[in-house]
Amino acid sequence: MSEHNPAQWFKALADETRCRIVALIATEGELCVCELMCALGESQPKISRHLALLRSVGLLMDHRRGQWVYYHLPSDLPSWVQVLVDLLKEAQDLNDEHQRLMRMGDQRPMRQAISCCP
Amino acid sequence: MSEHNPAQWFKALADETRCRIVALIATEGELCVCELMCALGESQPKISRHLALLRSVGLLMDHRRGQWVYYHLPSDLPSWVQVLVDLLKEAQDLNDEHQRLMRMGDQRPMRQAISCCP
DNA sequence: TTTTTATATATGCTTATCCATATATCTACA
DNA sequence: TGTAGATATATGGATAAGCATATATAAAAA
Repeated sequence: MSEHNPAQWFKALADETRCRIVALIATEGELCVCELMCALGESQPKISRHLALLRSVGLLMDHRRGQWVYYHLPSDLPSWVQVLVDLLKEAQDLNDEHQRLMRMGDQRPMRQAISCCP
Repeated sequence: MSEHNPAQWFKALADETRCRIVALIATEGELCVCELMCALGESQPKISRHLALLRSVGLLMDHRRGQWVYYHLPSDLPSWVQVLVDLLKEAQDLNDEHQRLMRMGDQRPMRQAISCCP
């Protein structure tokens, strides 16, 4: 977890599924597990395992909202890791993933209506 | 070898030894195997094997000069991979490696005197 | 309210595969 | 020949995936 040299970060991204997850979350802001399952077309345990790994190295954070657990990028990543993620976001092809996300339509869990005015 | 998505490149760099090799070559321009062995303090087969992997994915090129084989970065890397290498060059700590390189002194194979003026 | 059921996600366990390293050997060049 | 480097083989350790199951929340039923 600590002692993070470049190789450790590369290792975390040295997997097609994890690249797709991180790039997709980087573009979408946050996604829950079922959205990721659908967007990537992968099994629930598979997604969950990769999420756990990304969380364990500090590349993702999670928070529960109702029955759903949402994942997002930490805002305080080391700057060069942030650049790395931006680079990945550009280079990773996410056409299929975005299409499947859109096709989910109203199957996507509602975002909490945030009351910004008291 | 072909079909290079981001994960493939990350995989090539998902190893401490390979990160050190690529970062060092990126800063030095080119290095031969014995210089790398000395700078990294690793065995010859170990260095050679990692070089072969990096060569096989297209992250390094080699050319022989006399009895020595020199490795360098291709000039035509995909632009985002070039950025990736630059990023690694910044993030990878190479203090020890550079010190050991300097301590090699005259044990380093001579660079061919390049006659630039006919 | 308590109990049941469904849904969302995480994780223990197993298997198969990959990967890094070491030793030994082989090839190329001077 | 000696030196530089590559590669074959064996081995231990990591890693990915699947299946089954556990946990947590929510909804429905009693």
